[in-house]
Amino acid sequence: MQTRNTVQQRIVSDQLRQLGNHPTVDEVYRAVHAQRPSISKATVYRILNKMAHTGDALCVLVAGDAERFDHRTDPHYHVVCTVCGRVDDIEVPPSLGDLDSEAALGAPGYVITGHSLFFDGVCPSCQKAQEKER
Amino acid sequence: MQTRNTVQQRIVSDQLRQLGNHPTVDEVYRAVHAQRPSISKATVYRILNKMAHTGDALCVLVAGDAERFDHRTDPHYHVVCTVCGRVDDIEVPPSLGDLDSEAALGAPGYVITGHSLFFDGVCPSCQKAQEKER
DNA sequence: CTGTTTGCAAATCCTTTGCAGCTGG
DNA sequence: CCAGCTGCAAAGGATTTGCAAACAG
Repeated sequence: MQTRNTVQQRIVSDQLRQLGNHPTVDEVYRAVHAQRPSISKATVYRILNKMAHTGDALCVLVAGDAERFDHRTDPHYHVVCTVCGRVDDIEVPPSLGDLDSEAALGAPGYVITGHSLFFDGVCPSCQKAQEKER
Repeated sequence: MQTRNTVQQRIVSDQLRQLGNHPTVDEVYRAVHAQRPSISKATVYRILNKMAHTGDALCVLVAGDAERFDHRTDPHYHVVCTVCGRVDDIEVPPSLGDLDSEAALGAPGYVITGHSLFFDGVCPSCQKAQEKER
């Protein structure tokens, strides 16, 4: 199946990059819709899924929350603020380079192809908010 | 709020343990329902969520799949078979002890409270199936 | 032209909720 | 007794899909 270069795909891809901070599908949809109201949400879903499939985007799953997408495709991890739900990037600490072969030792018979790692935490602004409460 | 010891809770908890391998809510429900048809799915959800909340079970999220629950509550990670979707345990390699403080270095301002780590891979039986295809 | 893609709306799927009746302690 | 639980059915939300029309190449 060969792929076509449609306006919709360009707009979704652009908005995903411009939004930057791991937007939900809905956030991407709203941005896309603002720029071109005729684009439907189903199309945004289709395009984002396709991008995730072809490796042009990453799909980020957060507990109790909708799917988010990430325009960065280079290796990095994520922190999820357990208070407000925002997601930020974490640079890969050099010592974590070889998780996969570590894992292979603990999972007999499996061929390990990759991994995903999320940290839970509290982001700076939520920390401030918590301090004020006391 | 104090908690009660109901038949439903015992059955759900037992079945979760007996099913063992990270069942989806629906799988737990079917097992529970087989043993006692009057128990509703809403109740299974409520009990599993409560157990996850109190730390008596873990909630495992897998991309493109429903919620799964884990009766093991001691530290360990998971491998997800990208072909059939099954989830297995991985013992924690000793070298991964201090991910959280590693992460803190890469996420300025955040307070890191924990993490979740999934490996992608192909399970033994799916490997065999793939070999046959060639 | 021809096979992809899109828009729309309906359909699915998973999960949560409101409420009245039940029940453990 | 009475607050916490349960069943039921309905609501809610996110994501997918069927289909005909639009469109890229």
